[in-house]
Amino acid sequence: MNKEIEKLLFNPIRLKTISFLMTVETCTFKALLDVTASSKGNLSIQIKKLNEAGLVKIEKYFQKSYPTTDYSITEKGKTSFEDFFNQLQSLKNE
Amino acid sequence: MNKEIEKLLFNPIRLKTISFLMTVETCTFKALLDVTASSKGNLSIQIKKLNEAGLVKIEKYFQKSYPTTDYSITEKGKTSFEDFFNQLQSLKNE
DNA sequence: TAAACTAGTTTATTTTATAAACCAAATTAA
DNA sequence: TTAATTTGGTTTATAAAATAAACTAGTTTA
Repeated sequence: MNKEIEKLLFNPIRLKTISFLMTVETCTFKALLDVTASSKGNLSIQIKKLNEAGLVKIEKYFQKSYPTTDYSITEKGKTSFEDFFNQLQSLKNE
Repeated sequence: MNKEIEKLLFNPIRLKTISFLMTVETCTFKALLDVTASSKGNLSIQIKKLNEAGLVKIEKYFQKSYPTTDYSITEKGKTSFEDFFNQLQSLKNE
């Protein structure tokens, strides 16, 4: 895992987001708001960073003329999360 | 564990510092520099924050007229580290 | 006695996190 | 039917944090 991604996941909101996305197919913005206990603005930015790094997929579409967004984790997101946790684990058992 | 301490440990340099201090009685600034791969200025500030939060003890004394500093973890530091890890663990297994 | 090393601290700057304000469409309520 | 509320966000302004660079001070080595 590269340093950029480690740094990215070393943030509660982003880690909780990725962690939650590991457990679901897709989810709504609202679900992530609940999970992270973040403000909307902050969450929006943190999701965008995860998306720009290729860890999270954002799909916008219209559900009977109403705009909806689905958030999901990418393959890169999955392996990054696993790697991050393994690295943390090594800090625990020295 | 309170939110302040969780936030404090959600930083690579500080977590690595605490993690390393769990494994030794005391250590030098140099040792922490190596462990964290940080710059001196940054490390100095991060240690100070850990100290102000009561997780790390800083002892300055003279070793034959030469000023020396010993860094060590406090009881609060130990439990905070354990608690932090347990909380992280719960993110992994949902 | 000048250069280099150890052991840091202080300061200035960049980056990041956060909250607040804003926007637009849809729904509900009067 | 129009005003208030809710959903689902984004943008922007500000506060906090991270970082590097510069500085300090004493020691050892050449």
